[in-house]
Amino acid sequence: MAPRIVDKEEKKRQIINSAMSVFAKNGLYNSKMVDIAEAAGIGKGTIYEYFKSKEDIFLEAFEYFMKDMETELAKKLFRITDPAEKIVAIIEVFFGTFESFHDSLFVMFDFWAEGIRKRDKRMEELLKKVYHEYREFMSAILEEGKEKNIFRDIDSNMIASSIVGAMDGLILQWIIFGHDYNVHHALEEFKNMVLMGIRK
Amino acid sequence: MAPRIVDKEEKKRQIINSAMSVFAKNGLYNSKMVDIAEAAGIGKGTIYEYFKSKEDIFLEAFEYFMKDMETELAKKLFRITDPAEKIVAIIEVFFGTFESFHDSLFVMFDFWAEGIRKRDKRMEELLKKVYHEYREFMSAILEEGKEKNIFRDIDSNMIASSIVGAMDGLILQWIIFGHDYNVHHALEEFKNMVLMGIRK
DNA sequence: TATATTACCGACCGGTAAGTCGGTCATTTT
DNA sequence: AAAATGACCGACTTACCGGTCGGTAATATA
Repeated sequence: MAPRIVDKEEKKRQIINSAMSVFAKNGLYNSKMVDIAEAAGIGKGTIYEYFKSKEDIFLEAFEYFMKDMETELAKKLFRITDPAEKIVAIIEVFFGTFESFHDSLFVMFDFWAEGIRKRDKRMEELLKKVYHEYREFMSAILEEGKEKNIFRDIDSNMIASSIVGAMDGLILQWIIFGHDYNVHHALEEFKNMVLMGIRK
Repeated sequence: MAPRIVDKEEKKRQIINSAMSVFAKNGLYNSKMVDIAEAAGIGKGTIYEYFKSKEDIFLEAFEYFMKDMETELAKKLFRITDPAEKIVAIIEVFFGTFESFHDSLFVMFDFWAEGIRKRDKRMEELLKKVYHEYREFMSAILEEGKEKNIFRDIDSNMIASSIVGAMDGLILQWIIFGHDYNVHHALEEFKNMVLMGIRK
């Protein structure tokens, strides 16, 4: 009444990991289910024991990746109290990590592209959620800075959107242009502009 | 020895126009050649008399659209001399026009997504070109401002990338979130942050 | 050892859509 | 009018790939 036991969660993670490396190598679009299966060392059919569809893998992989990013961010932020420093830290984490993780980041942009392209409701919701969280997070810090009289009377939501958007945009350019400029230099200039632009 | 004459260029433009409206309605991905043919009031086969492939239509449509945007920008910029005002004008044009042209802009993001997704060399080149032009344009204005002692000693290229990236990012969010915030308000806040951030 | 249960598999199916091609139609030239 | 030429077309071909399904293998229980 009980056959060989397999840790379903563990296996799922295994498949997602394999999928991620295939995505990073070939792009989402060019990644076939067979490729993923091959990379995971299993048969194509087996994947469907763990995931409902190809899209399901995308979505779970995306969430998985985002959770990693968030953990990373939390780890680096928890001891900082000054709002201005927090802003700097966020920018630094964002720019800093994506140098080492640029494969994953490319995959993230693929997700993004896929979401826009397909106009898929679930993907759209996920993208919204992610953006919304980042915006809220940034916005809260800006509000804090206003209360502490460090920042001038800005519209926190709009500025938060701008900063998040700018980071996104800069990274995208960096990727598109094949890493043609120095990231640390970019971050330095960007950081200064933002801080001077919002400080009292 | 010479049959009925057809203005090839004119017909191409006609097809591109029809294609654009189909793209705007269904997205690039969901637009089939038959749809485009139908919209143009011609047979599917005829399209292949004017374009080598579906991708060809994408590319030509994109270039066509970009040219329109550039014309619009040049028209609004040619009488301004103050660098700070120029920056403001660019931001305003960018934000201002996309409210009325948001259909086309969505198509532009589709192209973008398609380019990232397919990892197509030609599309990639085109995207690079567009970004490069915008960056150069913005950068030149910033340099001018530094020379005139209006802006502080910034790295014009980095700041230009940031501004372009931020505009892109803001518009993307606006699109993703279904126009949830007031564009003019966003532009106002963004403009102030940038100007305060780079002024002497 | 027999049987139940679940993991695993890959050949196959079916839908899809880009691009082709053989032929028709319209117009001009002789 | 006949011949020549190019414009136009849509049924068909073809390749592709996500997802299915019937069956096999492996392991646990009885």
